[in-house]
Amino acid sequence: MSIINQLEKEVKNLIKKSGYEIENFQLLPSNRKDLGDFQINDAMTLAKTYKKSPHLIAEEIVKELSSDSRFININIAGPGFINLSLSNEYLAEVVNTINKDIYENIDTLPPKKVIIDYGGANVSKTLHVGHLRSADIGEALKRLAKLLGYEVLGDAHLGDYGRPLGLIINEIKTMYPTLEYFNENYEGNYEDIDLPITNEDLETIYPKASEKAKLDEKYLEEARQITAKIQQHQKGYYDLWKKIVEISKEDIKKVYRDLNVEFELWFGESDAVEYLDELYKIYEQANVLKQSENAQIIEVKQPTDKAPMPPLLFIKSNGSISYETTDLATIIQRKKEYNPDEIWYCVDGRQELHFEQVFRAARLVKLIADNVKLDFIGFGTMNGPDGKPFKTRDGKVMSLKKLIALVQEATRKKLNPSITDKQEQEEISKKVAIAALKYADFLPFRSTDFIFEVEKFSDLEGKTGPYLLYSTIRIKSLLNKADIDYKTFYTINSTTEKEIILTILNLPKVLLKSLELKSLNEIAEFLYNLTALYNKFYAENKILIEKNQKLKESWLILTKLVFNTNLLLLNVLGINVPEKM
RNA sequence: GCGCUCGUAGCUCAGUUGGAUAGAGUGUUUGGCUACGAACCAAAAGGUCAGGGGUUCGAAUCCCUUCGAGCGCACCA
Repeated sequence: MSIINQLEKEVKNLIKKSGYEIENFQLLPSNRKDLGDFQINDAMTLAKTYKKSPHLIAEEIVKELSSDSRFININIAGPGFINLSLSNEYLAEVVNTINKDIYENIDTLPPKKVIIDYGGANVSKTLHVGHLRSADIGEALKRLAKLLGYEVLGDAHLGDYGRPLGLIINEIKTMYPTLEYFNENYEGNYEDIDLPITNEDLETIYPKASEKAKLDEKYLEEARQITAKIQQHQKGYYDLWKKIVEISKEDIKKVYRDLNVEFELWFGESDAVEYLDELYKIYEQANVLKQSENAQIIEVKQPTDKAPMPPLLFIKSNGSISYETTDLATIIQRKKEYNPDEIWYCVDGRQELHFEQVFRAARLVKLIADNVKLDFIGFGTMNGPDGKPFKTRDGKVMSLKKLIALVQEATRKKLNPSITDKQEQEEISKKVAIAALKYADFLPFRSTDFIFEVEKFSDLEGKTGPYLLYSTIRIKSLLNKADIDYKTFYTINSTTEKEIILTILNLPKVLLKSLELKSLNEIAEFLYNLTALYNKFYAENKILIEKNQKLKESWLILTKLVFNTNLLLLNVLGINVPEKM
């Protein structure tokens, strides 16, 4: 159990001893640092239940707290705020404890198996800026959950099965009508066909096909037919589809690798196909499928609904299925193959209604046990300066590769001149650029829509990823130059040091809250606060030339503690720290 | 139309299971590198928390209402 957690328990007991019971007691960092390190606000609430003056209650609590020598400067302010500080001797002890093992400063949770679905890349389309958030947030949530004791599997859940594929293949058919894939009499092996399509081509083919379909109803209808053919495994079309998926997947993997995003599972929507028959039988036997406008639907309305709840479209009028149905089949797949305790869907908030329908339809027939939690983790949209989803100047959606390259232009210029090797420059500037992007992505609360401008990232100072990297690298460099052994933290010498320790002490609560809310903004904030405090300390003191050996040793211990904490948290956020920059 | 989310400093955002004096970055102004990496540090200015009403000892936070914005509302995924 972490130190702060232990302290809370003990304070709670002392309060109980004074005659008062508090549920969910929290030792909150004070927002009046002049009055104490921590504040206890409960006397005012207790006053109501116990019908006593809050000040009197506070006095009784303070009396009990005074019996513990770790608590100093205990005082009552205003209507009944209790403030208290921790003694320097105790805080020094805290530093030594955490320094021995940084995991002492983390509270873990009872184990659970979670599948987190945070990919959503579409194989026919290049990854664009909209994919950044699910990749960043999903990966970080996964790492956070693992750190706190869960077993977590990330699934890329590729969009490899819908109309876009039909569109792309229709366009390829228009470009190369004589390809053997389209020859119904072809008897040979499709593996032998030399497909003249590269990944770069795919990036232009889809937008072209999509445009054409908007203007040309016949073209769109052909694409619909082709989509249905793929779903019915018609030879030729099905084989070409597989080939396209393969080409596209390679590229997607490369971008995810750059982003430090690693999926345990690389399933796509199409992998749920083998469960479709079973799915259909379940719903048919439950007698919940209804015919409507030539399609088969499932009603998911509930009497308590305030808003209209459209039915779930199970099978479309042309016989093909939509992603509601593959999402349902995927639930069966996940249950059978992994049997998770929870499934998290980390996707754009605009899909909330869709997932509400899917979850309801799943519950309707108990597709998965009731105690398995299905959790929609929606996030806000990254908008451009116009308040609409972020695009390039010509109105197109900006690709993720392009975005990374743009930021990298800025980070490359600022590299330390001592880095002369071209390849090293390339690697480091990319890492820094990605840190800038990811960190900026984590700062707002998960569900907030936020405005993103590339120009902002040509400035890499202040509360940014590069600031964290730069500072952490500088700390490492200092530690490397330390010429003495440092084992013990002796004493606190300044308020800055004390603030650093108090900040670190609060880490376990930040981690737990972040997982509870499934948002990384507090961890991002914590990293900045800790780093900024350390940088202040760094500017105030000249550590390496300090003559007082005990002081120097204490400072180095504190430095190492900050360094290790930063590394741990940057790793949770999926941000790599280069050796230099 | 119905529903969801939201409106906080010039800009971008924190803070919303009710707590003390509403924070950060950026931008503006100013100071600091011949000792550990200045992508750094220090300081100043900047607010009717969209408007109005209510609940409460206490409201940016909860309730009502007006105005404004974004998103969603079965055959795209």
